[in-house]
Amino acid sequence: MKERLKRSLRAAKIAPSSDSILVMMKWVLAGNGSIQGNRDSRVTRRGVQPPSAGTSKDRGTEPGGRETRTGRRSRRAHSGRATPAAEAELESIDGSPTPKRRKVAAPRGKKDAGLHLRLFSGTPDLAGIQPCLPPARLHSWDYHRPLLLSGRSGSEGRRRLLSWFDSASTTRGMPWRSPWIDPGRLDAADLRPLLERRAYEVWISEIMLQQTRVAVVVDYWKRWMARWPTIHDLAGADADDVLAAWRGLGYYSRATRIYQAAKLVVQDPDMRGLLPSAADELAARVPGVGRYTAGAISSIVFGRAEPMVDGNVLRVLSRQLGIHGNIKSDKSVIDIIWAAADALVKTVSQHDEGPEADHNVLERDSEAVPLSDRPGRWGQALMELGSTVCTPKPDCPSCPITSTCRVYAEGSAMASNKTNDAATVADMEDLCGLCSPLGGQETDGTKCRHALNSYP
DNA sequence: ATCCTGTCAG
DNA sequence: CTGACAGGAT
Repeated sequence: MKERLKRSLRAAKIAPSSDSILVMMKWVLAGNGSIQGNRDSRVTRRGVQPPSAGTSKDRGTEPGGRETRTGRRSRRAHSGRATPAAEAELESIDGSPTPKRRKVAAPRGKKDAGLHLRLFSGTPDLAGIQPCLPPARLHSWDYHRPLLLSGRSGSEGRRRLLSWFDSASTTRGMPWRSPWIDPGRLDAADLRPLLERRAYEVWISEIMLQQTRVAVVVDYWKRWMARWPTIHDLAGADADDVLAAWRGLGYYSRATRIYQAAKLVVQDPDMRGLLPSAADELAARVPGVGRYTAGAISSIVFGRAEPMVDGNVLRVLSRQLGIHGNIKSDKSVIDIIWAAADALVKTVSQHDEGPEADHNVLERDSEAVPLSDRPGRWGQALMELGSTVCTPKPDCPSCPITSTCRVYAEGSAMASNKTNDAATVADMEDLCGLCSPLGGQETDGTKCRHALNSYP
């Protein structure tokens, strides 16, 4: 019945005016899936052969797919031969590393900047705002202030998510997850090669994980590292060998970029084999590394407070903030979630845990940058939560941070039938512009299971 | 804003 | 069979 209703609602695209029951049902059921699964689930079955001829012109176009970390689909395991297109690509690239296009940080509108400041700057905030419910769901922008960011419940939630990650999941045989290298405890001479290697390891793993399930990546990663233990080894490798090592993973342009980037990083007088530690620099200078991967490397390897937001984190945070917008296509929604993730990781980095914690400070531009393993653990905790608990069909009872989750609160309120609809928005200026008008159209959405259960 | 790639859910 | 999905590049 739920399914039927859902389907017909979708098919009909629901008219705004339809009766409130339908609208409500649609809202409740809106959380269809998007990203799914755990990175580990399913065993791969045989792999598919890499595609043959590239349809587009070589010129190394781009790769794409993924599924990954999060687990959605898996991918092929097998080994196949490389595609002609891939070979051509690799050859063409072999010689000259091309500088990466400079990424121009999208100048965000002042309006957005102001909004982000308002929502994420550390003012006290009254988190007592009532959950807003359909059909109207009227609420102000302030409704989206992350509860995780402030107050006692916020710090409690942050602590719980971190310890959930530390205890439960972690390290499930993922060899690239190794203890953080504390720069404060080593001589500079010892530190450099360690960081170089770790950055290289995490980088390779992240790229592989963008397209393949963990279980499959483990093998490839181990073989890769055995063959080229350092980025210098990779830079000196033969192009064909690199391709051969990637064979079976598909998306050969990624292998191409890695190879190209390795040469570039090794040759660059500034880097000399060590990837940049700043996320913006990583994204700007390393081919194949975008916003997400840059944040992952910067925080996991270098301990910086940089956000890493993948599809899972978009879902987790959109629920935490109660944003019922399209997390896949609405840029303002995506931007605000990145801004929230940024504020969160900075808070975690500076204020949470670790009584001492201030020594690891890197002087940089007369600015002290706190370094610790917390940013990396935090970011991975969010991703892990999104891939195992806060999935498209969430398992709210297992979630360590329901107490700061707006959507959970909304689901609970609806389940207990509080047909609340008392709009409490002071003035129109404050009306949230992120959420879809009738709670419709959003891809994220999503109520918690217990809410679903109470609405047959 | 759109394409790329390969897989699996529908 | 088709479409959705994923991070990056263009």
